[in-house]
Amino acid sequence: MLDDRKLDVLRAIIEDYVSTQEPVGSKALVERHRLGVSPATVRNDMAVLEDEGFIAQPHTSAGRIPTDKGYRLFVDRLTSVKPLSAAERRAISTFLEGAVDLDDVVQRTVRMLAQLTRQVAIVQYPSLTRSTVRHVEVVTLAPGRLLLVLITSTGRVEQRVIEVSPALDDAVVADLRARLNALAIGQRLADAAVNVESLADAFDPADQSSVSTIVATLVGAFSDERSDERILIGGTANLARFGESFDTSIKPVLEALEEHVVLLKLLGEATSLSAMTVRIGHELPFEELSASSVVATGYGPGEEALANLGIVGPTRMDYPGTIAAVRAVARYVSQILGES
Amino acid sequence: MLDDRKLDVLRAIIEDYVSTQEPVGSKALVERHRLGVSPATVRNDMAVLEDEGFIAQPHTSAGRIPTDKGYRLFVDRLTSVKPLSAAERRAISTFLEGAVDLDDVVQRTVRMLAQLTRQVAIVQYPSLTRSTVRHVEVVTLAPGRLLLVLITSTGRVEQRVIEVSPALDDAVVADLRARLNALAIGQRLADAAVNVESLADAFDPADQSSVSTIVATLVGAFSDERSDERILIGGTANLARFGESFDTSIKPVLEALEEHVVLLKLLGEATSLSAMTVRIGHELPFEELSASSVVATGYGPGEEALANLGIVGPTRMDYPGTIAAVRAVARYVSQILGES
DNA sequence: ACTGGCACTCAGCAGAGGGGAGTGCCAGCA
DNA sequence: TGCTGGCACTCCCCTCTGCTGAGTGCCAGT
Repeated sequence: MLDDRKLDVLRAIIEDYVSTQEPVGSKALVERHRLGVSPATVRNDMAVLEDEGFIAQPHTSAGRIPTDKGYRLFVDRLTSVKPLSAAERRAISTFLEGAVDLDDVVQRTVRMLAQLTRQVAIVQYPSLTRSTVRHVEVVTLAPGRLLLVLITSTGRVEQRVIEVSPALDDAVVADLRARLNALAIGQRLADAAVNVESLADAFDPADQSSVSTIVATLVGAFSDERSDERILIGGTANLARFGESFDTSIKPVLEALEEHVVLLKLLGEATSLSAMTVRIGHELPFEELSASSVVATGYGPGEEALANLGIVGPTRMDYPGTIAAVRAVARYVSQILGES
Repeated sequence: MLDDRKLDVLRAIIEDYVSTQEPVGSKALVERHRLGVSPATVRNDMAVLEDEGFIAQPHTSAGRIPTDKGYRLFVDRLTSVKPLSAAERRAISTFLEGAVDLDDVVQRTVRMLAQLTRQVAIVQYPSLTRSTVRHVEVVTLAPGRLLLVLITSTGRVEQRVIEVSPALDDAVVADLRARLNALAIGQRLADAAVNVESLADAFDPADQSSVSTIVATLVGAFSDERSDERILIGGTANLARFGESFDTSIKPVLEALEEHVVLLKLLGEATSLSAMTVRIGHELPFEELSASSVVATGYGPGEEALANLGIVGPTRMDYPGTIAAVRAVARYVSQILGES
């Protein structure tokens, strides 16, 4: 039913439409792509493709544009990811390596992604809940005033300042610190929270209330959901190239970008590291974004994805190039995170 | 030259134009505002206002729209800041008080500001260089691997993980920590950097190279300019209400929002706490933003402004309301920062 | 199975015309 | 002197019209 040439025609239509943003007609097609057949033949193929729902006509006497279904076929079967140039790879790697801390890594990543894809980039901070404890620190700032610092395997640092009364002796604090670290280091945050929970029992009754305040705060930091939602966005200016119609294509995206909850849903569940999520138009869980697509993937230093990153763009985008860029950036970030 | 009635006319024109976005004519003016005179009289006044450059005609037979100069006069002389409603004040205060750390304060602030003004909100993180040192912590994570934590008076926390060789003894680290805090606490960061610089000399020669690595890193953190540039943006979706023309009004703003350097310049130098900066259209240092205005002010817990916050919107905006909102938010944030 | 030819459709553009909002000016009136 | 009503004029904007040209579907021919 769909022979090779029809697929070629579909590919050609998508490529032309992506670059020109205009409906493409049979004549223009044969001129720009060496299909080896006449416009009339292409027209017949187009009629079939339209019947099957891969392309559509905006109005009777216009060229064709791809439908979501057409893009889907294109992404799944017609396209092989085109590798980045050596210069691009080098640029990514040197730029990301300059980062000094986790914040900086994420910031640079989002910047890089936006620049490479020329789309709106979204990077989720490495999930707290899925990473492990590297170190816990308890420090007395002033009598009764303590600083808790939690460092995770991804380099993320959470800190809390708390007041306890009665104040704790330095020796008690040192003891607490040692016990906390013994119980928590190397554990996943959720597990660490459980391990640590009843720690106060081991202390002198006089200190127990203070200690349990500290432990409770720490458990709170271990299981802080707020931080799982942290997200960074970049390249909003690329919306300018989104297309003509402001209300139907740009406004909904701007609104989605404001709602981090929506964005998290767009990025999707952290998938395995190698998997690439491409969701096109109506495949997205938001009706208003039916003119947009999302390309996302997981990243993380280990075997498993800790968080997601990706881009949002118009359905009419350069999928092969975008997919390649997103994948490359994800790989480099994962690598950087592994090193630190 | 400009009697009271002419000023009334100007005010009426601005109010109508801000709410309708359309050039306002003499007849509509007398209908909507009880000026007590006839359209013909208003026309005469308008002619004068136009001669003086406060209003302009888009084309011969259209109503008038305010010029930048007109808005300027309006802001300087014709308007008294209208206070927020009690409900609004309460909303701000309770929402901001829920914040758990500095990041959270800034995030909530930007959100609040965007919501109240319905414009794009910009909040600069409290300047590192202008705040003082609250605490410095040095912790051994593993032999030769140290964590430095710097806490500032604004609650900001900077941390660095560094490797030194040879590894330092716990006693040496404790000594170093004590000396660092003695020299740095309460100092402005820049001063602290100077105080601390030659600290390595006091240590055993064998440890000096490691100690000076640590000190150097800390001095780096003290004078990290990168962090002075940190900025948070919110309410981009409000751009949707900016106006008709995408290219001339929205695109330049989106581009400016990408460039944090530009934003810092827009917010301007931190002014005294009470001063309000309003820059209208061409008064802004960027030609492309001639259709936008910025309303900004400083904020900070003490007497002096530590950083700025504000909004960007179309020149055609509700200045009294916006100014009131920006001022109120700045006050509340300052207060919250003072408490923590 | 492909091609050239042909009639048909229809978005988009340009030009014409009318309506209407708004102006400037002038003469008259308090 | 300052305000007002009236009037002629300007010119944007909307609508209508007709045209053009790209693109299509179909058919007969190879």
